[in-house]
Amino acid sequence: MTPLVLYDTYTRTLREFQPLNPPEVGMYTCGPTVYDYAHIGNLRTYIFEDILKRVLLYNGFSVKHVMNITDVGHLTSDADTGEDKMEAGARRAGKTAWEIAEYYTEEFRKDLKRLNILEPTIWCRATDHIQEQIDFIRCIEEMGYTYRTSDGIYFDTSKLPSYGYLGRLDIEGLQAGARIDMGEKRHPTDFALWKFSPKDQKRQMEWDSPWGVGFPGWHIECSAMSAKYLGPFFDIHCGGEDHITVHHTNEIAQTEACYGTRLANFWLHGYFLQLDEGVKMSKSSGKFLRVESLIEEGYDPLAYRMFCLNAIYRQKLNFTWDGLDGAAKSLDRLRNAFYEWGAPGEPDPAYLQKFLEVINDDLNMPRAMALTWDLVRSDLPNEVKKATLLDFDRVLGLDLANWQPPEEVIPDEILRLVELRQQARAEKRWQDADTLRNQIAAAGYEVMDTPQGPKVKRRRGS
RNA sequence: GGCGACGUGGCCAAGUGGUAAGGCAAGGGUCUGCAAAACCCUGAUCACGGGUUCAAAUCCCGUCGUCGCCUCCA
Repeated sequence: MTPLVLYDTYTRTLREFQPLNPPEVGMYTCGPTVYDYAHIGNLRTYIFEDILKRVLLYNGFSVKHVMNITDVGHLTSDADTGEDKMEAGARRAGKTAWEIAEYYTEEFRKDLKRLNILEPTIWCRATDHIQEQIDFIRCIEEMGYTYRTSDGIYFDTSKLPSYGYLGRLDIEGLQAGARIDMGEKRHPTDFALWKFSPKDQKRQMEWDSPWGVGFPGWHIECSAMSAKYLGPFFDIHCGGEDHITVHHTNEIAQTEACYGTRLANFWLHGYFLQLDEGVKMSKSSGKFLRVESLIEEGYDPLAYRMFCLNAIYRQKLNFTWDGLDGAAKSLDRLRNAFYEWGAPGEPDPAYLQKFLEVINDDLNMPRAMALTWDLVRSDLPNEVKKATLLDFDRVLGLDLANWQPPEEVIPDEILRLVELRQQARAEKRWQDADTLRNQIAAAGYEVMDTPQGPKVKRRRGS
């Protein structure tokens, strides 16, 4: 038995993972705010969560995976003021907020599919759970943690002694360094549970509530929906590292106020992807790389997944085109090798055991990849290698089993030149053969002589 | 201003007390009429300066640099 050890941000320690209700694992992953496309930095986190889920499955657990779609409630500026991102995105595109949400949700799902990320068991949209959120706020209110201002209902963080534990927040320090507009908030860390619609304008997304017409604050959906689908205390909650100090801290506060639990037994966070220029990749900056951008540059989206597998999730990762290129090439080699091995036999137990050890060591995928290359270069029979790597791929998620060498349509013109070259070679007219090779190359194709005869393929990058 | 992280060969990146995984690129080689593919081989003492230790990339202090969070953000 090899225990699964994961790094829990809440305790800041490596802990052995055991499901609360075996064999099922309840897992909640913070999903996208659908006012724009997802960028590859966002996607790194979803890849990390996918690896986590696959490792759980590999360990024999079943996973109930819930992902939210935030389609309301995120404000664009400081201190819970400003325009809602959804409404702003809608105005930009000349569509309704609802249409925007629908469109970007579909685009997001398309990206997940392209990266071979397993779909959640349950998708849940914030706007489909307004009543649950109202009920949750009422619960917090009844427990005495709220107060009202002219623009909304707020959570009084000073009433919760444990507030900020996840982020190890230095509350005093925050107050000293506070530079944000407090508005009517009583404490810098207080946050909105329900926001009233502006009196002078009609919002596209607004609902009635016991406190007045408005919309939910941007943390309450996760507490409300996770409780609905996974209960008030479940196994694992994940998200990006940026969520530690604010979003997840506030989620925990809400759930603690209402249920007295810290929401999840394990808190896992994926770290940021950074551009080599050191430029932060963020949606709000409006400029970023998406999966589509990679495809436009000629890369298979799974090359990006491969790139991410080369690093541990708990460390920043520097994105460079050279790095992606390397990943793409190594993926190509792996695919070809896997393909050439033919039919699978029985996997090698020693490699399987070693694999389990490295992935159960807090998802150490770089080591898993090193082991993979070790397997590829080993002198095990091909059918054993094939079966073993096939098993690894349950976690790696490179979809090796479904890959085939691309079938290329070679123009007759090129095929004729290849035929002429074969004749020249048969007659040992090497000069002519080389001339023909050059002609074919000039047309953008490459000839490879193999024991099975010449193979032609389009040259990469032309 | 407060809090925190990181700095490993050309690039990406593991390793966190016993003398540096892996991938890509590069160079050399085998094979090949040539070429490609494949395979084999080669390279870093771990930002810098001190300190602790029998022993440090790995612990401590300082310096420089990069980055993150504190404000929507994966």
